[in-house]
Amino acid sequence: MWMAQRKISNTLALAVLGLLREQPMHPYEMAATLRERHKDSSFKVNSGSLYDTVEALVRHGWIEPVETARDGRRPERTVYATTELGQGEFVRWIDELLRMPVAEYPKFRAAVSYLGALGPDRAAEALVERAGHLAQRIEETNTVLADTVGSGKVPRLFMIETECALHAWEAELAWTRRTIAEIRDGSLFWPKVEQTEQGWTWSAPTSPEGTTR
Amino acid sequence: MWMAQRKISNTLALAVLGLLREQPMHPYEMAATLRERHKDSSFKVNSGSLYDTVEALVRHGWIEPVETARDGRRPERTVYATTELGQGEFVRWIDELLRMPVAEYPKFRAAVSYLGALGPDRAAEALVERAGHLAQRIEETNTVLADTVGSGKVPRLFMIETECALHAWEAELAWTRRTIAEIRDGSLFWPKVEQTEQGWTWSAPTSPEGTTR
DNA sequence: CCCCTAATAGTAGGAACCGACTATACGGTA
DNA sequence: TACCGTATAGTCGGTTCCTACTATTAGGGG
Repeated sequence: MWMAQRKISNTLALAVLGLLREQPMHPYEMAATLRERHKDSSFKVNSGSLYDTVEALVRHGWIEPVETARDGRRPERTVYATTELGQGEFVRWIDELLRMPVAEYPKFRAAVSYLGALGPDRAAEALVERAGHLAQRIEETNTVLADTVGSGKVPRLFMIETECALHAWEAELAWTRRTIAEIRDGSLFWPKVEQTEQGWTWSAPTSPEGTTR
Repeated sequence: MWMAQRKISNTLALAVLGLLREQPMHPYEMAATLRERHKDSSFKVNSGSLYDTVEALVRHGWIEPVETARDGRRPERTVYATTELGQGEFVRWIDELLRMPVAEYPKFRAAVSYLGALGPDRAAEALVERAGHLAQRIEETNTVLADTVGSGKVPRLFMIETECALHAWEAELAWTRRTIAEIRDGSLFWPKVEQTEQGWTWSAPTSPEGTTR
């Protein structure tokens, strides 16, 4: 009926193209390399998806098989390399992803949409737990950065997405903590919702700026 | 081969459960209501997915059809309502999503991973464009907040996820601007990668703290 | 030297997801 | 009044994605 509305959308393909810029590889090796370099926190590396993605890239002519070897009686490995076309698209794709922010739908924001459903106490409690996990993740990531970039093993530019993630998590942590505080001191007013014949109404805050002050 | 490893995962189901807490509805009305309330920036409202999701919720017994009406010769509408079970799961699900941060893979971070591939000038240029779009989106969102919560039409708690998103975008904008500055003043060193017989090497920065100072 | 686990490499089947499409009704307008 | 665009309500079919599974080999402890 029609075709290929907009290239390949899974960013795992971006990772594949990036790796094949360095040297030809077989898919399993790609997955292993991505994990080694901690790129698996930026790309969802899933063996099933990986093989599908590689096939899609071949269909589009962005990469091509260069060799199928077999080591003993292990499964046959197909080694792929990029094409000129693939390298061009790689750069164009990165450029486009950087330039245009696209709508994303993080699970956390979905849950925050219905924060009200938990009631103030349970909501605050849940956010406290999240804050703890976030703080821990931030600390772990700082450790990773320290013994890769920090110790000069890897140039900073090669781990720049980790700094980006760190910044995002720190912001989320800050928002979470601020919101906990606002729930606790009552400055985030928690309306009581009631159904009347006219529809839904909610109680208004008793004073203009929050209840307590 | 087996079943239901982990309840329903699409957060659109959360939105459905949230809406049905207020009153029974048919799917089309859910979509319309979500858009009216600006919840479509937290949930990906797609008619295809919506009907699939509703069916899945029925299969799990979280919601149930209560009526199938027909208005003239328009398509038949099936109206759904939540069940006790559904309401319980709704709250438990929100609680879980809030407590445990899960790995997400935003497209931007994937692209940032390969920022190096663009070269410093093009990378900076792309980030500048993104910063512009982000600033605009932030402004628009502020406008939306102003004439919903700001004018007292809607309690702040009901739009809290918008504040959350705003905070995240502001952080991303800040990181983007800082990174642009670092690229421009040379403090984000851009190594030149070369392939030798030993593998890959990259030029080290000429002075301990960045090249220029 | 044998067993067990981890690593190696990939396959297969189904669920989830999404975009395009269908079909009717309604309101304005030329 | 004939036409056109938009709102209503939902269906359909294919791609994408992912979970579980298969099969082999290397390595290490007992």
